[in-house]
Amino acid sequence: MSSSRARLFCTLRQEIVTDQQTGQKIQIVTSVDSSVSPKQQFILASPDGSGAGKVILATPESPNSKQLIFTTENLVPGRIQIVTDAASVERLLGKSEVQRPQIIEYCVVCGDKASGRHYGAVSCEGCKGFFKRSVRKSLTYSCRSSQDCVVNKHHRNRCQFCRLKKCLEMGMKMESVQSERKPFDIQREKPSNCAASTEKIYIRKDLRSPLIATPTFVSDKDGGRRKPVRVDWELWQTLSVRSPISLSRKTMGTVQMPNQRTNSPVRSHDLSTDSRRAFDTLAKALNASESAGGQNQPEADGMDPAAGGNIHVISRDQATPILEVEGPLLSDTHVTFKLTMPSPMPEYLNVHYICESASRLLFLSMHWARSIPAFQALGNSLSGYHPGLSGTEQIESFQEKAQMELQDYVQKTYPEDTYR
Amino acid sequence: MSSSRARLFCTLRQEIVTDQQTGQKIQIVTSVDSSVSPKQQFILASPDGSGAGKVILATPESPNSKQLIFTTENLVPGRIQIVTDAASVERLLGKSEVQRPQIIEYCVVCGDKASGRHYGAVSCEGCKGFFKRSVRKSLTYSCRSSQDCVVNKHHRNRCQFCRLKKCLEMGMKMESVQSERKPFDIQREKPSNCAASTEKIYIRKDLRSPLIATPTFVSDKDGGRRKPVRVDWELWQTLSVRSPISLSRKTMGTVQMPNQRTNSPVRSHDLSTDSRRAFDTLAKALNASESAGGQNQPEADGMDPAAGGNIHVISRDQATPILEVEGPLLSDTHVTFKLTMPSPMPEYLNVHYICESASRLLFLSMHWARSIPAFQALGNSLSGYHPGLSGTEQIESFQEKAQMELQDYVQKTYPEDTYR
DNA sequence: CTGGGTCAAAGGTCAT
DNA sequence: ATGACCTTTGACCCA
Ligand SMILES: [Zn+2]
Ligand SMILES: [Zn+2]
Ligand SMILES: [Zn+2]
Ligand SMILES: [Zn+2]
Repeated sequence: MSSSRARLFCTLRQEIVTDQQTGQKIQIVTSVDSSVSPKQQFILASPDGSGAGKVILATPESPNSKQLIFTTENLVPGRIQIVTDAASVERLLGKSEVQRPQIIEYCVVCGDKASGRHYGAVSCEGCKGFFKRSVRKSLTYSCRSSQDCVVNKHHRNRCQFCRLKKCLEMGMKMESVQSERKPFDIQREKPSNCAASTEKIYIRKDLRSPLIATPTFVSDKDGGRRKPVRVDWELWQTLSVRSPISLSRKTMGTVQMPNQRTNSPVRSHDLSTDSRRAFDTLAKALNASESAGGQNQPEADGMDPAAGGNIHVISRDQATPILEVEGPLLSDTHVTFKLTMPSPMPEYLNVHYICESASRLLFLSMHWARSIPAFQALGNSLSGYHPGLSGTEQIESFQEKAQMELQDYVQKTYPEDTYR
Repeated sequence: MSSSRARLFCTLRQEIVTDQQTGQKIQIVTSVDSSVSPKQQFILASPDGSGAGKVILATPESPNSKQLIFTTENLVPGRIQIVTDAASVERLLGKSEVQRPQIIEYCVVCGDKASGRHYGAVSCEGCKGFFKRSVRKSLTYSCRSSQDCVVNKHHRNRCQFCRLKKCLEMGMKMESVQSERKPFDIQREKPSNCAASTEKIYIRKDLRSPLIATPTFVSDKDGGRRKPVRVDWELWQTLSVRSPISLSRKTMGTVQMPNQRTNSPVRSHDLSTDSRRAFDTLAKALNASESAGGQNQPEADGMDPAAGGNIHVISRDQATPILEVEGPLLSDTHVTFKLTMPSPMPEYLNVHYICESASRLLFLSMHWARSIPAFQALGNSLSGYHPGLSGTEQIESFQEKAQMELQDYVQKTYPEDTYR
């Protein structure tokens, strides 16, 4: 024990440890009497007065946890050792008459404190619940990275795919997850095979999914009230369209919001993030080609370029209709093209996959459109931002047609819409 | 007991205490009969009528708590004694077996209807979101007044500093704010001191922030794997550029999508909402200036003061390179201009600030460019989309040069990018 | 002891 | 940037 250089408000014991990385010495101050207040404040300062800062030791509700609030500036992570495990705390507190009163197990998935063995693996409450929800609802996740994300206590919510993957790897059994125990609900059956607005649509496919062993169609939350709709996968996979949808927003709208609930004032409320982002991108690309057309278009109609980034069109409710899309625009051309569907294939048809597919379809459409003479005439200006140099007439003609159809479509689809 | 100066609606007892700090006398009004309504209202006023305000005594669900809602403005914390202990409450209540039709709780920060307990304090959605954003991004605010601004439902957005201060005062805990759950996990490390796409850059600046206690560099997500990059603030602040980058849409596009993943069919997958909206806004602003058709006004141009505050131009992926931009284009002209950096200065250099700064830089650049004869000659058709009407030769020449340089720059900066 | 369920409070989105 | 509105998480409880 060294001489106390810190001014403290409470009786305390001190201990000095050395940080292994920096070699810096750290005083560990332990308040002996903690029954006075749930919050104890210490003022720690160097002899010269620099680095003074207030440290608050708080005792939250839970008996086994402590909080340290540092008001010191310039705290760099790694400079401070924070002791959180029960044994060390107990030892520091001086109440350790028993060295190992309890055996602490840790979650094999994330390393958090385990609450026992769940579904075949020693795990925490979080991973237990996560695994249960995932299996119950047959949720399919995707990893934005290389499927090797770190799964620990603090990062376990960053990548659901990798968390579920690790759950399975560490021995959690899907069979151990029982089915819901609330069967006696109202059995309001949907009349047709049409998905309700909030239903999720799944398809078995991706063999690499962590949930490959999942039954094809698992009833969702409401105890079977919602029934996933089967989708003909082959139709999806060998998708081949003639006269694909037009590239105007018009068609996109068609693909996207068929089951629009007319009573909903918020149009894109059901949109998933992916679809939004995908169509943002698409909209931007379309804007580029449109805006290339230029000034001679009286009222660039509803295609406000500035709004392009925020346009959402697709509805989560829709899966198959996209296959039936046939745009009247450019229908006089007979070009056929093959669409490569995104990979990896999800086990269940999810919104992500739909949006990705739709995105590709539209981009392919754009590519296809470029083979049209009128588009070719646009030249470099197609991708935007450059004043057209030639072929003005063709461009204008084409765009005029596209815009008219677009307006027509929009008004037909959203008659109640007063925006624009 | 003094004579009652307050007009009250209920029979009551009164008591006078003196605030120890201000010396001001406080009347404690106790409602004798509280069985009428769970909400009791009092009108308290000075003899001269000043300082009148309504006080509502509410009884929430929890048996041991009471709420006092003050509709008076300019209430300073510390002026009011709040009685919360069970004994007092019970005495105040008498025996209220009265039903509570509604459980209404109010935000301890602003008094708006609370949506529950958030980060340790009963608060509304607004204060919840505000606190989360502030802590997550380590945002720093400053108060234009004496750091005692009124924070209520209607004025809470007037002073972010005082709002955050009150959030902390009322018990919101920064530790309760978790880290982001879905960051883009692109781990492509930039070789130089250039920030990676998902990194955040902070600078310490405003010492008056309520968040001053925050460690300088909070290890954001990966536990320190990503290291924030220090930026020379002086460089930023006294930023002075010669021959800034060109402003054509092409350039904008380049700035936008540098880190394009070529394998993704969805083009703007990496674009943040900010950048997308930013460019939309910028595009709109540019369009506006064009359509305004100020032919002989090279000065009025795109420097719309109102638009200046909202325009963000740089992509989140792009941080420092813009500072290094030195286009040889127009290098034959020797115009120097000073850039006024946005205010208030954030404690940590964040994306918003960078965007704002970049926006100003670009707008200033445009302003500067307009002083060039070649630009003036362009007139309305300057920023594009329209087939040239006049001065075609100059335009083409200029644009050709600009494009070549732009491509060169882009390829130099993002050699791995195959897009375009 | 480990299944199941619950719901406060985290998270997130996105029109404004 | 804000905040209304929605989903997911996990601590806690029951059987
Ligand atoms: Zn775990
Ligand atoms: Zn992952
Ligand atoms: Zn509030
Ligand atoms: Zn203020």
